[in-house]
Amino acid sequence: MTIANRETAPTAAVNDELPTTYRAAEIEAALYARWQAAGTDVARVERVDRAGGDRQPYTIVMPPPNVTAILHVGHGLNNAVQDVLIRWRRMAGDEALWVPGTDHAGIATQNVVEKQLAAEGSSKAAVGRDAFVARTTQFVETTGGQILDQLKAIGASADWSRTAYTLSPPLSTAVTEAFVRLFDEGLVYRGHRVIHWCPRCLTSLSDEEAEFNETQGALYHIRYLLADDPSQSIVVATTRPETLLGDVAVAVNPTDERYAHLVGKLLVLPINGVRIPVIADDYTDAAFGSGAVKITPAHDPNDFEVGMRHALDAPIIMDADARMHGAGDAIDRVPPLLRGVDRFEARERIVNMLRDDGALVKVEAHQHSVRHCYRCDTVVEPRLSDQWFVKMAPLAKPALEAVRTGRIRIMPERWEAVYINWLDGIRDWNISRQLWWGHRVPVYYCDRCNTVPKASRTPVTTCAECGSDRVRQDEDVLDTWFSSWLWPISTLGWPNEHAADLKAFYPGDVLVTAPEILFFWVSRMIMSGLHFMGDAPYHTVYLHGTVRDMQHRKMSKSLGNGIDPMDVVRLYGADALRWTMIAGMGMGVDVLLDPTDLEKSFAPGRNFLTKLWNIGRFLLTKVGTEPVQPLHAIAPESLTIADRWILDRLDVAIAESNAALGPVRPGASGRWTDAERTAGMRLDAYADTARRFVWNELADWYLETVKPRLAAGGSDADVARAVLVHCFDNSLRLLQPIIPFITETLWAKLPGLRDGSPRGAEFLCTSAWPVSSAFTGKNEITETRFDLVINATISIRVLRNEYKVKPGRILAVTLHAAENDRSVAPDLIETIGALTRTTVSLAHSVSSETSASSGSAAHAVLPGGSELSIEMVELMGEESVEDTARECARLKSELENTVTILAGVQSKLGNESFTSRAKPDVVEGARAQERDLSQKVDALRRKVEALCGTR
RNA sequence: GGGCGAAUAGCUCAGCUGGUUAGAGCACCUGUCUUACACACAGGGGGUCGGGGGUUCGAAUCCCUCUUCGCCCA
Repeated sequence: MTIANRETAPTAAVNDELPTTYRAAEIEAALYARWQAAGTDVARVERVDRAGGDRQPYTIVMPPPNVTAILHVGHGLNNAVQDVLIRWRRMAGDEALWVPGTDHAGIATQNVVEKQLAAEGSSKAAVGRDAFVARTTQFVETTGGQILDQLKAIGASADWSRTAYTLSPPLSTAVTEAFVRLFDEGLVYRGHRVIHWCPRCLTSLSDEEAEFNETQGALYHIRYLLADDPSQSIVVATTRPETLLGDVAVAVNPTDERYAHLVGKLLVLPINGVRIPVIADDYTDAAFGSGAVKITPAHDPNDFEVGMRHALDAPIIMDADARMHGAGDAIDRVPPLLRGVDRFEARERIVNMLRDDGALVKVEAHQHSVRHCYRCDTVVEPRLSDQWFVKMAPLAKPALEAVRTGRIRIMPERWEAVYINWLDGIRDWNISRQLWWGHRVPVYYCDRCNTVPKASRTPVTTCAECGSDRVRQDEDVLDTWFSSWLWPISTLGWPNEHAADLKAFYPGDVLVTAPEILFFWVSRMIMSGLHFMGDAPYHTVYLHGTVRDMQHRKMSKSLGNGIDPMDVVRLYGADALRWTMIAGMGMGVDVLLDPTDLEKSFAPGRNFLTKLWNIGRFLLTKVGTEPVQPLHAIAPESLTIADRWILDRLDVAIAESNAALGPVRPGASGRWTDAERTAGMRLDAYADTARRFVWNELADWYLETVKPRLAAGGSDADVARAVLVHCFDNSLRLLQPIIPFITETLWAKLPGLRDGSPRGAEFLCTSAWPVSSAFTGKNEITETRFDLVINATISIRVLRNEYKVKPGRILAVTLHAAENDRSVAPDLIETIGALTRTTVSLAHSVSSETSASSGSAAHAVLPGGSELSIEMVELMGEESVEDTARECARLKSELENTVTILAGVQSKLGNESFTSRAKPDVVEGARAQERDLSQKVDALRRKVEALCGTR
């Protein structure tokens, strides 16, 4: 009710224009459209120094979301970080390019369309390849790319004129080019081996796409009898008993004496009766389990290696959809009643059969990691097949060097170790997928002469060897990541090495992403950049945390614990979303948000925006719209102590923000130094500094001190207006990268400059980043004594609170200025009075000399040595014995505290080792502290004696 | 099983190469609609910096060890 009163209160006309709380929804979309119309986010080649311009390029490529994805908070965090960096550099004078786009998400998109077809009672097989691809293309064109509009809604200042898509013609050209080059270089090859197979998606997966999940399974111990002597046997242990149908051997360690006499003998497989040899191989760990391992080459990568070494067969005993073989070469190995049975059903049946036969020795509960498809979460089946691979070792070597030598830094630093560890043991990359949606492998086969398959940049219709037209293209498509790994170069025009964008903006600067795709994507981009362009695509990899709920669970659709960023935008605005995430994230630390309480989760952002908004309202109502003096036109001597203080704080805030954001790029050597490697990119620290200045310094102190000056009018009011506008202008500049909408809106309302000079560009977002030491009077200021105002004000407020003085009551306070404060005190007492609802008078002596004669009073000793006193009658209305006792106790406890601290400092200083070994400035600091504290102790002691009497 | 990391206020986190009385946001308590802001203001409570040992004049910070969590890889 009181709130309603406030909002309807007809205070000033300007309040109708500016409501008391910031209403983001009324501003954001229209403002974004104005930015777009003005092209504020479009990067221009001709301004880049590499193309003859005068700006350094600053390039970030956006991790492309799936074209069918919708925005979640993870995207929000990821893109907010990138946007802060891009907006910062754009203001700082770089030609900033943020390349947006989407990827075609082979498996995910194909799955969606397959489901559609299924719902229609059709299937991809029924419609055929061309129609299926056409339909998927249409699906993507009509419903895809929604996420890009959502990114606009959260303020992403990407260069949409350069929006890229992995399956577009230019980027497809890049994919073909990369494949053909690597093929010709022998770095792409056809391999026959056990890969990860998703029986639901019906495609192979790379190692990275087959994710480990801790799963509760069982370890089955099975007895295999010796063929010529059933009294002897070997027990093997397996988690996948159904694969025994494909066993071709049992391996034991060559040094294992338990089994030495059995090597070379034949065993009989239970169920299908196939005879398999006992072989000796180092792969077997004699200490693990029974020391004997069943070998199933077609269904286990390690077993495949063993099989190769011993020239064993590799029978595949399952169909592509993971049913036990109902057809094919190894059909004889699968008993008729198991044919066509799903693998998990088959497992149960086989275990029962083994139990009935007495072959099942025991079953143990066994927790182990099982690979699952990262797209559909189906348990992956290792399966022998022909696939295209990229030979990684030659590509990994320079990528490893790039990080080791400091060409690239990875933040947080600990991920460098993970990166190096992975690249050191890298395995070849399976890039073929048995899908239809994607870049088709550009390899052609001649069915007539069966010549060696050739990779080609253009479609091949006749065989180069025999001239036949019986040429067909490989059926498979390429892994989506095979197009993503080219993203930093393909989006800029590669393989056209003369492309203007490529020349101007490559290599880029920073890659911002989550650690999950360090291997999937980040490291591979580094490899492709180095291989195809001869240089790394960026100098900094910034890995941020994950957004989680209050139970630290990852937000996901299936758990229903997600937050829709669009809800947050509707409720509190894009800026509140951005501020909350940026201010709330440590380097590489997860961001925790409560999906059940958006108001609480986004309170930091919403509260700060409202605060900022109200500072703006104050400015408009109190400063008005009349132009102000530019700061450089103000004579330094007309600046008050408060003016000097706030201008100094502004400089500190700018310097700290720059330090938090850190070195933009490595120096001339192109390598990060050890010190630089971990410096900067502290977006939360930058947000914290900016907020502290705006809220705790500008609003809490300066704004309060300036109110009477503005009300008084005259030339001093003019100075105050100029300083205030200058500080707020710079605050908005400082904050723009994080909260672009509200800052742009407020900036547009700032009064102009009296000399008619422009404030900057048309928009804040293309204006200049603040510069430290911007005010001309700075050098003439040796010391600001604004601290006296702060300390005195706080002390008086504490006393008012402790004595429960009514807020409205005006008290008389006496300030006993110490030597240092004596010259400035007369100028400050009015301010102190205004801030504390007191009338402050100056005394010429320290209080203890007068207090005894003028009755009891409450006292405070300020850090600078000055003292305050308030008569008890003032505080209480009338003096009483209780009040005196109370003040006495208060002072005694403060004295006690101070004495303890002083004793600590003194004992430190009394320590010979400290004074001789510690750094001189540290010792000097301790001495100064001792002086201040003893001064305070003396003052407090005098007061206690005067008030409490000596004992 | 291998590698890496974390443990600081009720919660989420800062605290850089060791040197103040260990900070912030949110939450909490008290008071206040002081005409920019109750999404605010003023004041306040709350931490033996996971346990133990060591190095040092001095350790939240460096080393060892234990405990508990987390991540990556097999």
